[in-house]
Amino acid sequence: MGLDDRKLDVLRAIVEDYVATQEPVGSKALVERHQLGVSPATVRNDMAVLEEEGYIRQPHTSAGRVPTDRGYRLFVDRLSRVKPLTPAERRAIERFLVGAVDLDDVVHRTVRLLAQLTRQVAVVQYPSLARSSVRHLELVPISTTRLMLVMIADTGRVEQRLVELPGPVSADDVTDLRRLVNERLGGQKLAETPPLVQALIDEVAPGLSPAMTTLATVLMETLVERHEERIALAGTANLARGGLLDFQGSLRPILEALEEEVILLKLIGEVEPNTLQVRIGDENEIDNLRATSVVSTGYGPGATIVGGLGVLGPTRMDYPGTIATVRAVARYVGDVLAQN
Amino acid sequence: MGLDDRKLDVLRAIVEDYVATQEPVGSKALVERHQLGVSPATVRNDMAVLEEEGYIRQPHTSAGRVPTDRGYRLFVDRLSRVKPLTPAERRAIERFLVGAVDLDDVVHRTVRLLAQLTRQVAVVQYPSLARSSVRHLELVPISTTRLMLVMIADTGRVEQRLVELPGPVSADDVTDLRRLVNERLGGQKLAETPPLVQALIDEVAPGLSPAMTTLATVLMETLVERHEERIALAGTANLARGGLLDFQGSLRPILEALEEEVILLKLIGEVEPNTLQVRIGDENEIDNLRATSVVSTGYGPGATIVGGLGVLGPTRMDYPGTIATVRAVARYVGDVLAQN
DNA sequence: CCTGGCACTCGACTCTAGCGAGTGCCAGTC
DNA sequence: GACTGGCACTCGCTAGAGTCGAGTGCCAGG
Repeated sequence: MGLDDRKLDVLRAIVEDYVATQEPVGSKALVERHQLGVSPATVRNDMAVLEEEGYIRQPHTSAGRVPTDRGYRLFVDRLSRVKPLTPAERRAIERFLVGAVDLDDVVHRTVRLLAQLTRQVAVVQYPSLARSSVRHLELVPISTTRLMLVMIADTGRVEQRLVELPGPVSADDVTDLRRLVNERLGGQKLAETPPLVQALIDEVAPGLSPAMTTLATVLMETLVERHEERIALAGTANLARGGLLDFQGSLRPILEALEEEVILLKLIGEVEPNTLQVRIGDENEIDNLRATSVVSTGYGPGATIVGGLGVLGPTRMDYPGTIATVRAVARYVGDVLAQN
Repeated sequence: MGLDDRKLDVLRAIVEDYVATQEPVGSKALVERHQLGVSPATVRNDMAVLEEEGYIRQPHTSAGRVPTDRGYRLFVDRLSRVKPLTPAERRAIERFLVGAVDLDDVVHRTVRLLAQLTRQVAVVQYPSLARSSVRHLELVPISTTRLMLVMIADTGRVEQRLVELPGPVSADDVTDLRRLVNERLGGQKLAETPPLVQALIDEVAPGLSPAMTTLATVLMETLVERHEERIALAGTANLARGGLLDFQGSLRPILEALEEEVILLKLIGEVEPNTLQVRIGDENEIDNLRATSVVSTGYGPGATIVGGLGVLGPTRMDYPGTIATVRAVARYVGDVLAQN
């Protein structure tokens, strides 16, 4: 596929113009707005080639060209020029966390900031429990047969669960349980706790064995299986921008997908270190999101990753700008987390 | 305004038909589908009166009639016949909480259930802290100068906050603080804690005074001022049902409003005992929601109310059905909470 | 007070024609 | 060989005219 430099320039110009105007772009308009140094006729020939190769297409026979998913892909991989953040954006990112008091607060502010800056739907995963360690486990007696189990992770996440004990326990019993549980699990990676939790049952004083057994079950559920991940979402109203042009008219499938935690996790949860992922249109595995693009990356203190964040928007989005913003926000959140 | 029984029947028929078909209803179709016992001409005369009184209107000169907000209001107040839940609905409501493990779980399941049954946007407020009492306050040392404050309310709500102390404290100090705080605040209504928190500062051992002062500040913020309320939302995808007919085309203002917690609270948070509120179209104070109706009510164990829940949809919604569902779900959630 | 009849309104739909942006192709030029 | 200007062609979009029909308001008669 012989795509010389000029053809790539043409593709880049098409993508940029289409993203900006939201209208199919023709050869004439193209030479007018960009310094391509050739005539419309030449551009037309290039366009014909680009179309043959599947990078652009014509909505109707007599209309301008529109990038295909494949075209966007090439653009993102090879053509987009890095777009530096505006000072205003930089300032916003630096200020958004002033006064954040806890993890919840940080996550909420982050997701709102992302939505606002990119003008798209923003998604932020809470620090994954799978990647956290236990900082402390607290057992609070609610009644003689009920405990509140509170788990505090090193990432700042806090999970609670009610534990319904099989029989009454005394305050001293609770102290014993608390001490044992913390001794064995404190500081451990959550992913590695299952065998330790099992072992706990054998180590406890015989009288407490039934209580510890249920406690162990709940621990397993809380730490490993259930709600393992949490997610914050913002900016859904941005989907309704752009008239009804994007998303061929109906937001419904997209809104539906966004209500499923599992789907959101798939979108932004599968992150690799130091990577920023862009999934364009059809590259998305979720059928309801074939008309959207997702830009996501991991974040965490220093070089480690504790969770993912990203944005979702129409395939015709400002990739360079969005990528820059997502990257900057992720880095900044990481810094903030590192300070804890 | 002489609205005799037949005119009211006509209004009721118009509302029912319009809600069902989503199309302006004419005199002929009306007499065909309902046993009104009179001719179309008569119905037309009645319609003219209803229109004069502002209960219905014509989208265009030569079209059928559509209820106005005022018409819906009259319908809801005086005309709607109670619609019993279907067995399937009843079953769904009874089963939705099987296996719910904690408050978070209950709230999430509730909001999803509501959205599914009513096919509308559902909103559930977590039990209001303002209406809760302190069950227990836990202080967990994170480092020598940092504590995690965990507040467990009698309604099951759990709030955490990080406390940055002005200087280091020992484990014993923390124990002292914990005991004192629980002694003074345990069992108290949150709304009544402010003076008690102030008093704490004077009661503590002089050496702990600075620590207690910051702790008190955080307590005040956590218990009374900040995040006082939390809210769960589901079913936004339902807004995109009904083509683009409802909401004159753009979901944007509505989605925007739904992202503001403050607004959601206004919608469902202002509840009075034993009342179910229906706010129709223009009756909503929020400008972005003038095209929607909100059905909301309070819920809580027994006769008390700890929070609100409700649904939001197009003004042309099935009021009797929605009202029945909202009421039933609220009652059921109350029962579940009462079991704790 | 209700009814059947009738003239009238006006949005929705169809059809046609003209416009124009945009294309593909080709012959000519550098 | 690559680029360009010219030209015929396509086809979606818009505007205008015409038709249809659901629905109305009004009126005279029962």
